[in-house]
Amino acid sequence: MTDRPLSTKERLIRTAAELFRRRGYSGVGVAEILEAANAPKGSLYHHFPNGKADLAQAAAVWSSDGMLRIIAASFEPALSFEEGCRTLCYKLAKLFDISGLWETCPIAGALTDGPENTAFRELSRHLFDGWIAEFEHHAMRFGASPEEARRKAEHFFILMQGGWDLARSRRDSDIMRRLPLPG
Amino acid sequence: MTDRPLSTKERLIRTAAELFRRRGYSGVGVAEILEAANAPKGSLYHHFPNGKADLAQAAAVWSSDGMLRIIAASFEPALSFEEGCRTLCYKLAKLFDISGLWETCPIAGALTDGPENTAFRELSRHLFDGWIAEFEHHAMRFGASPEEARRKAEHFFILMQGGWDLARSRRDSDIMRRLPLPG
DNA sequence: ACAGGAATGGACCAATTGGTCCAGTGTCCC
DNA sequence: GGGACACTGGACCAATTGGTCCATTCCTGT
Repeated sequence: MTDRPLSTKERLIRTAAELFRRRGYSGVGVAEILEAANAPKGSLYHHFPNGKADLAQAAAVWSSDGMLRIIAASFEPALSFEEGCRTLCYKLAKLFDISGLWETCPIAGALTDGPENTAFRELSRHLFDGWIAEFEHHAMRFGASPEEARRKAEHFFILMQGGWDLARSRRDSDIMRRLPLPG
Repeated sequence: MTDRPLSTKERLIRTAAELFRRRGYSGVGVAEILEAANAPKGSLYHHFPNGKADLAQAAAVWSSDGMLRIIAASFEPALSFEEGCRTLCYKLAKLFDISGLWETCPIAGALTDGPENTAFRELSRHLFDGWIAEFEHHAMRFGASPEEARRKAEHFFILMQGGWDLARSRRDSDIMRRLPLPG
């Protein structure tokens, strides 16, 4: 693990991502993020000219990248699409446990509430599509036809999102482990 | 349709439910609810001594009751569990269209963001369990064993929640209509 | 008719919201 | 050493936040 001190910008993004994921965009104030990241106000508006909104988007992108890495790490060693799904579910369940059973989808947290904002919605759609494309890629790697792969990818995405919701409501990470995967 | 004028309390609950559903608990201010419901501040704190938090819980309960009615209306005339699920999905898709493609799960909206509040989380769990119990009931009505019914009910609930998320992100109600129901 | 509680309207409040501005401080390259 | 510029610290701001309080009005049962 590289422990070299993170830049202020990096710290802002990470702490913002964590907080938004827990309590949503509108649920977290700029002041709270600043304090948790140990950063002064000036830095925020230096790195993110549009303030909170910019930061939330950066946080969502950062979270999505992390998620893509977890997806890859789950599917690459797998011997079938279903095995990859299962492994990913177990990883997510573990992260959910570590988080204290409160975190949901990081993108939903950072971008879903707040204003009915087109930019936010489009970014969330774009990032979600990135995950689905990754699922799709692995499904095809295991021999699925393009249509089949797309179907399977969207299906798994929906299960994952729904599972996250129910897991948080019940505070039970086993929901993720027992997700009703097809096949 | 009974069009007799609603009481102030009723108006507060309904407009709050609608707003929370769109932008989440923290995303909507008390002032905005008051204005939309055409109610003065004094009334809010008369009917809901704990203010916004009480109102959100009432709104969630009201929304959940509405949802239970839609569930019943979908499953009662159905000839199989799967047909009930399908009908419900179509009804939800239509409501989603009417809402302008922004609304999510009403309970998630009112209770999910905001403080990491035990009362909120427990109520959301309770209400979700009510929906699942209803699904379970209908699954058994069509001959499923108790375990099978529970499995099917939770499975469908997860698909529904996940579907809501993806439908909103894509602004596409067809996601709900094409939900990958088993069987 | 009238007592009394329910409901309303709205003035008022401290705290917090997201945001601006700028004088300083570092740090890098010439 | 000096110019340039990225970055920081924090004072300051108007607007909004959720909430309190109370005098008035409405509505009910007797």
